[in-house]
Amino acid sequence: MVRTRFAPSPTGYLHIGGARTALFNYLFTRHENGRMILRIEDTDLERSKDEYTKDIIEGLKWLGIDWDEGPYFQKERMEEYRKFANMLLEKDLAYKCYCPTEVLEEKRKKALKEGKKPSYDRTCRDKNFNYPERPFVIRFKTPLSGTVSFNDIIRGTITFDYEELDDLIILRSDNTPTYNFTVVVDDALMNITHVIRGDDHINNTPRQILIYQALGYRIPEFAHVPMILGKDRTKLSKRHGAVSILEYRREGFLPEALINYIARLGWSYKDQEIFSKQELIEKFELKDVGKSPSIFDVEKLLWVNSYYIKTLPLEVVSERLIPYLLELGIYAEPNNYLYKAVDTLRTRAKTLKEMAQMAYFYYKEDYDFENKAKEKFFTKKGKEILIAFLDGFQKIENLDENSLRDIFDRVCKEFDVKLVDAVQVVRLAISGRLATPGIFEVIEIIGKESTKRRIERAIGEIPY
RNA sequence: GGUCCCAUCGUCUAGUGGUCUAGGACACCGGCCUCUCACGCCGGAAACGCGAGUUCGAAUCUCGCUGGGACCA
Repeated sequence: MVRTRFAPSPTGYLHIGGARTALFNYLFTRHENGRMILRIEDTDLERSKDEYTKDIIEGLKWLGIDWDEGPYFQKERMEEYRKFANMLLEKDLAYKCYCPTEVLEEKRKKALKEGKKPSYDRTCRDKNFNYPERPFVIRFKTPLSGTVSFNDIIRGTITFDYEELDDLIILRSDNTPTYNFTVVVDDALMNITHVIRGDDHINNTPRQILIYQALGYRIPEFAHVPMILGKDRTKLSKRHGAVSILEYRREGFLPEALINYIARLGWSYKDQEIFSKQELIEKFELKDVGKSPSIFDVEKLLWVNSYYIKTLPLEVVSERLIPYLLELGIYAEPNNYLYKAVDTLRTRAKTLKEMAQMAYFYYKEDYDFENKAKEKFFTKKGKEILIAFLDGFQKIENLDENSLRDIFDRVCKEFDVKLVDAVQVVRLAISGRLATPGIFEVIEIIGKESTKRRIERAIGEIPY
């Protein structure tokens, strides 16, 4: 049975990179009918915050990445780690080190000065020191020579020299375990079969393998997925894209779009660009994940997002728009009016936030008229056109395209202007803008009375 | 600095020795459609980092170089 885990540390928000790691874990697990565990690695008490834990969990839920066990919190498992550290001590696979920090620091500086590696010189190894009164750390006994190799599902064989590794600390002097140790204890105890994580952990893997062996547990499969880099080609940080995934929700992105985009970042299936979640589960395989880092490109995300806005069922898109309308002070109901409005907007908006702004005039009549447009169209002649249009408009019964077109034709003839000019004046009057859905559909949607009021208001605001 | 990883259009990628005059997508440019803005459709420009080697033949295999990244300190 395949068992995977997503194990973020709550020292930051769930960003694009973390979300993708979670997604790959999820897709792989569902594809294999396995179980996925969520584990919060909150042993760094200083930097871990509940706020981040909440953000991570909410982000995953929003994306629809669900897990089968957990969340487990490492903070609650401290005794476990201590137990295993002491076990290694007893088996002589680890030892107590009493070297004072100052001394270590000095040695490190000296080594660096001489151009040597600043690794621990193993002073306390094999000495069996035991001073009950003095502070100590527990160090792991790394083999002095030889190599470790592991077969990474994505990258193939990776080999390290033991000589490059020093005797890492597994339990600090304050009795807290270190990262590389807790990860292995948990992955071992939780029966994780596949460790799928960012490739910033490749360098940790050889140490961890050693610990698995010392603990006597089976070594899992590893798959290190390449990083997602910012536009400057460095690790995603707060400067560029490392904002919470929930920020994308705020900006009006759909979870379907994020999932689709993130999946295709570093993974591909022939020439296909659009995948439903179900399709991803069917087609996703770790071996098809690329090895090179990829750069996050908002433009393409926007395109994917606009695709889903255009193709998801109208009712779904409409309902998802409601919160964004609320942000603008619009209380919209999921009714026919909304659906019709959204239907005219969905080919024009790339995000829901943008769509809400575009939809403002459908719900409110207090919009401002765009300044430049006012100058150009709300002239003396513009006013006359509006008056003439309104005159014709009052007389018609049906708001169908033909009737409206007739009015425009007459107005155009009367004032010797092109259709586009007459339309733009009216468009500006009834929406406040020069770019809107087709004017015939807009009028039909907002209705006769509202159209009338809007035009009257515009006429009133033209000072000629 | 050491270790490890990576390398096809600006970006995401297809490609696993001949079918590559290197395909698709985003973005970009031009055109069509058109009441504006979009959508859509058609077309265009745009890449195998460099150098050796293996081979009849290399984007594809090997080595070196260069470049980028991550981790450790």
